Amino acid sequence: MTSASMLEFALAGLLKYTPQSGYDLRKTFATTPMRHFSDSPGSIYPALRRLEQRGWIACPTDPNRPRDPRRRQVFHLTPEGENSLHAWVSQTVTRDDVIWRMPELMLRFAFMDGNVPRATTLRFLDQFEQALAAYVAELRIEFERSSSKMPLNTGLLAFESGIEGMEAQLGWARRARSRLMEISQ
Amino acid sequence: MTSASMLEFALAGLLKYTPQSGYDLRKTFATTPMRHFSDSPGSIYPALRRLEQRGWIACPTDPNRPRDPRRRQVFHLTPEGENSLHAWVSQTVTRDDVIWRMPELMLRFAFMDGNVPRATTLRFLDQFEQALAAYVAELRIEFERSSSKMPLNTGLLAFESGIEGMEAQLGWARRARSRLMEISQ
DNA sequence: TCCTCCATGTAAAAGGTTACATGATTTG
DNA sequence: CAAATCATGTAACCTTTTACATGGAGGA
Repeated sequence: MTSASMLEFALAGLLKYTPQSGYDLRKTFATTPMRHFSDSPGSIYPALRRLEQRGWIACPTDPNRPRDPRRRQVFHLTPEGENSLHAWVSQTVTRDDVIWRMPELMLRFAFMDGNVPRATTLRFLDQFEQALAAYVAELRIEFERSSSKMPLNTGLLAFESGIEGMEAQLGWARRARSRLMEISQ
Repeated sequence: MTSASMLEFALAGLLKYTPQSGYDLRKTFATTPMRHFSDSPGSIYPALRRLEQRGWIACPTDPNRPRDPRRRQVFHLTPEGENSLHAWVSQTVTRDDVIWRMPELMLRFAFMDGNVPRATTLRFLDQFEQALAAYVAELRIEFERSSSKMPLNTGLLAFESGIEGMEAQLGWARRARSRLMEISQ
């Protein structure tokens, strides 16, 4: 159950660390490793308004003056937004997640520090490894069966690329876990 | 310039190899390595109708009887659809492609056999390697700069996972190229 | 003053998701 | 004949993309 879009969670997660304006967030998307998010105003400003209506973020306003849409509006995450973010990153990692929502999983992992205790992060990596290893094993079998039935072609190679990508993720998860365990207190 | 959605190209590409019905295509999405496409009727049947209206696919119909929507409709790719598919897979691989459209690149590659000569496939891999290697090099620099500025955290680790995924893709591309060169007479 | 950047907004169009609906065909 | 499966369809809703619009602030 996804209660909000990836973009909305990305915005909430960034606001958790630093209260900032929509324009600042757009610059983050345009110039950092988060650049695979679109920085178009047509996606970000409506998303911020949805988050505000849902009570996840807020913008301190002088109650005497109505808000000027031509002025910079700095948003911060509300306690309610923090709860939602917490619940989202803490979800169990499922097989469906690793098949259909890998980018979302990585976003959840990226936002764990500062939101959940180290134990939750390690549990995430455990579940991630398990689900991914099981799925990769299935894919390997499927791949062997396919490649024994037909000569090498680009379809098979593309399939293999997907498998190798997942195997790389799996190796990363194992290394990440041992590194985090080293530095946890 | 994407003239059609990934789903539409996926359908066209499958119909190029085997004329089949919407239901067959749904089963393919549900049970093969292409399972990251949704097999929901609400996406596939409207997509097939769009392709038909565009003249990319057609369904042989008895002109005397109107089409019964309760009967199996077998579609095939038209010459026009073949041209579009050909043009799509043959596009130059850009930096933006490797940043924002990696899954689409892999789909294009998967559909090359039977649609374009081997030389086009090898050119694709060359461009892919070049664009990806350049981008990964940038990311590595960004990563080193970031990790020297802050202690290890899940955000950094997620960043590293993305880089390692791309490095895996890069290794795959090099191996794929040499394997294809071996077997192209 | 003019230009550039800051900063937010809106509207139309398109696509996908979810849920529901319908009838035909096959199998036990 | 009943149940499962085959096969297609539709409608509401939501998000994103694209393109355009608006006005303020600061520097040359």
